[in-house]
Formats: sequence, C-alpha cells, structure tokens
Amino acid sequence: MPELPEVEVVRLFLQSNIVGKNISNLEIITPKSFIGNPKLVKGQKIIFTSRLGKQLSIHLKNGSILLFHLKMTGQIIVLPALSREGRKAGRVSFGHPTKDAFGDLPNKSTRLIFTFSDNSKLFFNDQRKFGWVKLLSKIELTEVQRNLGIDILSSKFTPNYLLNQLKPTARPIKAVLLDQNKFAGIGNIYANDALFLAKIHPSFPSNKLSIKKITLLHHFLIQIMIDSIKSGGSTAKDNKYIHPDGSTGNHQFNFQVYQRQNEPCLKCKTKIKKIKIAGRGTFYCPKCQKLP
DNA sequence: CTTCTTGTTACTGA
DNA sequence: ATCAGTAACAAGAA
Repeated sequence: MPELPEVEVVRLFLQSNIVGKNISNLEIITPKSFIGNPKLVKGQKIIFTSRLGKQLSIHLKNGSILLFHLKMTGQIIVLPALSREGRKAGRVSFGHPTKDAFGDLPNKSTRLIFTFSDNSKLFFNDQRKFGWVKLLSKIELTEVQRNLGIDILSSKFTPNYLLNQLKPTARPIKAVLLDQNKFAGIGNIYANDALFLAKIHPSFPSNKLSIKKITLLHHFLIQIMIDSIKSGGSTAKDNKYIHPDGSTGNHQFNFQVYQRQNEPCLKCKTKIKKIKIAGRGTFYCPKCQKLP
C-alpha cells in the first residue's frame, strides 16, 4: 500500500527525527523480516536518509545502508524515550510495552525493534510479513536497485522518458505504470487516479497513446505525488499506513476513483466502475476515460 | 468454510 | 531469448 508519497512522508519524518542517533540494539522478532548481519548495525550512527521509488534507505556511519521495503502492510513507528505515561509518571518506558495512539508496542505485527542510545525506539511492524529490511553495502544497494526505473520525482522523469517506456508494449497503460522496472514509485492508488486526471482509460494500449496524452499523464503523475506528500500520504481502507508518530495521512480524502466503485464521478456524476487489469483492482469513470 | 486483497518475484507457457 | 500472465507469499476481512 505505501507507494512513493507514503514512503517519502516517512522518510521526511526520519530525516528530521532520527538522523544523528546511534543504534544501540536491534531485536529481531521475525527472522524473515531482516536480511543481513544484525551485529553490524550496533553502534552505528545514522547519517542521512534517501528514497528510490518505494524503497527507503537509512545510511549508516560505516557506509552501510539499512534498506526498507514496506510492501503492503509495513509500518515504521518511532517512539520517544519516554512514553506518554512515562512522561507523566517521570519514568523511562524502556523494557516495558509502550502505549500510544496505535496501542501497545511491541504488538502482534512487530517484526524488528531498533533501540537508539537515547532509549528512543524504531519499530518495524508488518502484519503480512511481505516487507523487509536489508543491511547492505553501497555496492549491494546498487545491485538491489539496479533494475528499478526512474523515480517519478527525479528530474530524469521527463515526458520523453515516459514516452520511451510506453512505446515498446501494447499492454494496458495501467499495467505498464505499475512496472517498477520502468517507473519507481507508482502503485495502485496513484496509477488509477493519475489516469483519471489525464482522462485515459486504464485498458488503453500503452503504445497507442498520443504525445498529448503522454504529456498530460506525465504532468499528473508528478502532480499527484506532490499533492499526496503535502497531505501526508494516503491512509486508505484496509491500509496499514501511518506516520512514524502514529498519525494518519489525509490524501485518501482526495481520491478521484480509487476505491470509489459505484460512487459518482467527481467530474460528471457517472458511476465509477471497478474492473481487473493484470490481476489488480482497477477503478475508472466510463464517461471521462473512454476507449476510442 | 471460501474468496479476495495487496507488491513483488518466481515460475510457466507462448 | 523475450514477453506476458499467474501462482505464491501472509494474514485478515467479508
């Protein structure tokens, strides 16, 4: 569920809240969630964060990188050294379950716990265990990300790049937009809504789009990512996305067609349809997004 | 009980 | 070899 905007909102939070901290401990509750040698993160200082598509990097002092992929239900939650109760009582919460907006932590979905030297903590929660954290060298990071396409917010994502990626295939445009090897960061929410904004039918053959439509699509893809980041990302139905402080995003209130099947189109009142493309739920307005 | 959902990868078949 | 479709993964909701 977390797509480019959600991962970017999390990154911005981490950039201003955990950079400079030292990792004093890493507790692995679910082994499959962590790939690498956990001993190598201990004592490491966090230098900066970065993001490519849906992947979030935390760069450590020794040059290695903690790479996060939240997949569908991953969460990153940062708790200050003192819990709310702890602050009230003047006690340190260390060693005890910590209560907050999201309930007790660690909880059933907690897979990893990073503890910092100031006793604040970072929890990696992931209900379905599809997400992961990898400890990588710079070379390994390059290798892992070698096949990822251009990030939508990169200056290299130009109308011409979009055109070149759409040209070689007649697959439905929506399926092509979801291909992370072509474009890093687009997921189901923003693929559906960007196509609506550009008035393109999700089944339209990728290689048959006009230059005009491609230019429009390029504009709206960037626009929707920026708008969503400003709104704190999308906390949707059945979506586990929250900010690291436990608050929710607000872009779900701006959904155009995503998860709005049978509701009226915001532009023409026509009932939004739901179909399946490449095995994924696909939402569109049959009047605003016509096939030729 | 079964079916559906999601992002990504591995696999399968054309 | 290349491309496209789908099972698999996990857990919970409907």
